[in-house]
Amino acid sequence: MIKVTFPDGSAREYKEGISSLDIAEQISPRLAKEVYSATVNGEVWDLTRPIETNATLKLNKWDDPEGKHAFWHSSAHLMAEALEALYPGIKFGIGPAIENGFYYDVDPGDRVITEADLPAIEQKMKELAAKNEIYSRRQISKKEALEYFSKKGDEYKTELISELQDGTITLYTQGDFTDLCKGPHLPSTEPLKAIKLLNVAGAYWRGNEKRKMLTRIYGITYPKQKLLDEFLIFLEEAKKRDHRRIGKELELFTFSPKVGMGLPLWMPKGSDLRQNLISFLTPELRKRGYKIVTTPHIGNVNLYKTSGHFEKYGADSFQPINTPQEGEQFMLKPMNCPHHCEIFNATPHSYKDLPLRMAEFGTVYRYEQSGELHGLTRVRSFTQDDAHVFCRQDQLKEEFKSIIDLIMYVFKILHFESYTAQVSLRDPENRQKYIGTDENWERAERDIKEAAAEKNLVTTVVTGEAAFYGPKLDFMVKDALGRKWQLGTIQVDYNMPERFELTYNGSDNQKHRPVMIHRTIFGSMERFIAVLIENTAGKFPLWLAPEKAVILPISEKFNDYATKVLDFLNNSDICTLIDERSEKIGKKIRDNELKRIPYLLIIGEKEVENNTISVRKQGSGDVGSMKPEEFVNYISSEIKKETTV
RNA sequence: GCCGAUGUAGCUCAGUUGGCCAGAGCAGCUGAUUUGUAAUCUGCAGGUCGGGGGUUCGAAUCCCUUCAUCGGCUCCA
Repeated sequence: MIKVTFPDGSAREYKEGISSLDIAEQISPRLAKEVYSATVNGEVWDLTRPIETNATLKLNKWDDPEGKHAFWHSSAHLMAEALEALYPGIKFGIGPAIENGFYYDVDPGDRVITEADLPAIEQKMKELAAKNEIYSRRQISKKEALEYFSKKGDEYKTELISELQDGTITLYTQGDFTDLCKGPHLPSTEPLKAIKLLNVAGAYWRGNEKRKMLTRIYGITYPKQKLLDEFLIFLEEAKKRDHRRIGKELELFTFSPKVGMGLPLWMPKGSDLRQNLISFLTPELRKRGYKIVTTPHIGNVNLYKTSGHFEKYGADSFQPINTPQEGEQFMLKPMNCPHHCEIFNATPHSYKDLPLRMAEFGTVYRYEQSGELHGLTRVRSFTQDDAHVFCRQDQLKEEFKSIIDLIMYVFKILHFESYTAQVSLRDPENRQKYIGTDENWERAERDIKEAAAEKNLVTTVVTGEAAFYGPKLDFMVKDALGRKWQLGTIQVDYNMPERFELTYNGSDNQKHRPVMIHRTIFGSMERFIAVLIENTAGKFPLWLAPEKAVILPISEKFNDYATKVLDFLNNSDICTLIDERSEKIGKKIRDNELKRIPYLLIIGEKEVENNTISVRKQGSGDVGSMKPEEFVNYISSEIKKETTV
C-alpha cells in the first residue's frame, strides 16, 4: 500500500500502481470527468500514469493552469494528427500549449496552409476527437527515437532528439499519430469538444531567423462549447477596444504613408491627452527631486560612438545625416542618455550633490523593422518620459525603491492593476556577454531584488534578460487581447559612466565613478497611451479627457444662454464644447456619448429660467441640475479625487 | 526583414462564373422641424475600386509588380 496526501493535508492509502484517474474516480465519478492532469510530488503527470510510491497528489481541473495546459497540449497533438491525415508527409516542429490555447509549427513541404484551410482541419480534428482515442505514453531509447523519426523523415524531431539525454525520451501516441513529447496529456481525446483554429503565421524554426520558416497554426479548445463562444465574444469585444480603431474614432492620432510608416501624427485631442499626462507627471518629478532638461533631436555621430550605440545599432538604424562640412555626421537620437551624460559632465559634482536626477520628455527615433510596427505600441518616433539618475553605489537601492514608488503611484492613479514586474538578471553561464565587475553586478542584482521585496512587489525573475550594461526591472501591462507590453523600466548601468568618464569628488577628495539608472514610468507616451486606450476603451478618466463636457441646448432658442455657459466654463479651465445642431436631444446625447465626453450638459427652458445646467455623466445618466459655478467646483473635486491616491 | 492574409466614399460594408454609367447605411452638406436624457424627415454631394503595368472587345473582378495595413515570427537602444 502507498500513502497519498492531498493538498488539504488529508491522506489515504491505495494499492501501489494506482493512477490519479482511479483515485479521482473513487472520490467521485464526476470529479474524474473534470480532471485533466495530476501533480504528483510536485511534477505534473498524466492521469493514467501509475503511482508506485508514497506521494502528494493534486488533481488539476480546468481552472488550474496545469489542467488547461494538459488539455491544450493534447489539443495540439490532435491537430497534428488531423494535419498528418490531411497533408501526408507533413513535418512537425514543436507544438506547445500557450497562455490561451496552443499552436503547432509545421512544414507542409511545397504545400501552403492558409486561413481558408482551417475549417477543414478543424473538421478533421472533431472527427478524430469523437473517436475517443487514448493518449498513450511510452519511454524509448534515444537510438530508437532517432530511428523512428528518421524513418518518418521528420528532421525537426531528430534534431530535437539529438539534443536530449538518453533515458529521458518519451513518445505519446493517439490514433495513428505518434509524437516526441514529455507530456503530460489527457487520458483520451474525449473531453476535446469545442475546437477553433484561430490563425496561421510564419515562425522561424527554433526562433532563429537564419533557419527555415515553418507554418504556425494557432488554435484553442474548450471542454464546453459555451466557453468557446465566450472566448470568441471576448475576441470580438477586444477588437472594439483596439487603440488603433479608437484612436481613429476619437481623432486622437493618425498615420500617413506620405509622412512615413511608424511615424505617428498626434491630432489636437490626442495632443491634449498627451499633454495632460505630461502635466500630471511633471510636478511629481519635481516633488521627487528631478531636474527637467531639454536636449536636441540629433547628435553628432561621435556622441553615439562614445556611448557605444553607434557600433551596436548604427547600421540598422536611421542613417547618419551629412552636412556640407566634409566628414561631419549627425544622427537622429535613438536615446537620450548620451545627451544627459554630457549635461552631467558640464559641471563638477561633489558626492554631496548626488543623486542627481535628470528628466526629459525626449523624442527618439529608431528604425524598427517594417513588420514590427504596430499602431502606437511599436513606432519609429516616440517620446520617452526618460530620466537618468546619477548616484553613488550606496544610494542605488534607495533610488530604486523611490522609482518603484513613483511607478506604483502612477499605475494606481490609472488603475493599471494587472501589471507584471520582471527582474531581469544576467546569465551566470555567459558572463562575457556583460560588462562591469562581478562585484558591481552582484551588488546591483541584490539591490534590485531587495528593493522589489522591500516594496512588496511580486516579481518574476528571468536570468539572461539583463541589458549588457546592467540588470533591470521591467513593468508590463496587457492590451485588450492580453498581449503584454513593457511600459516602465528601471535599469542599472555601469557602462555609460565609464565611457563618458563621469566622475564626482568623494569625501576622500578622490574622483569616483557614479552609477547610472535609466528609468521610464510611462515607457513612452505612445505605448502608454495605446495601452491606456485599450484598458479604458477610450473612456478616459475626467482628468485626462481632452474635452471635459459638451453643452446640448434642447433647441436653438436656448443658444444664447448656452453660449454664455460655454464661455464661462472654458474661462474656468474646463474644456467644453457645444452641440448647436438642430437635432433632437436624444440624438445629441447619443452622438456625444459615443464620443466618450465625460459630461453632457443639457440646457432648456428650465435651466435658462433657474440659471442652471442639467448634468449627465457619461455612461451613468442624469446626475441632476446645478449652477454653472457649482459644476466647476464639482469637476475640480472629481479631478482631485481621481488624481489622489 | 520573413510567412500568410487584406486593401471598394471620411467610417462600416454589398458588388453572381469578367459585361449597362460601382451600390447601401452612418458621417458630411441642403432644406424643413425647435425638439427634455442613446438615432426626426427631405434633398444633395462624395469613389481613377491602394498605386503602376499587363491579359481581354471589355477588369473592382484574372495575372505581374509595388505600397500600406492586419495576424504572427525575428528584432526591440
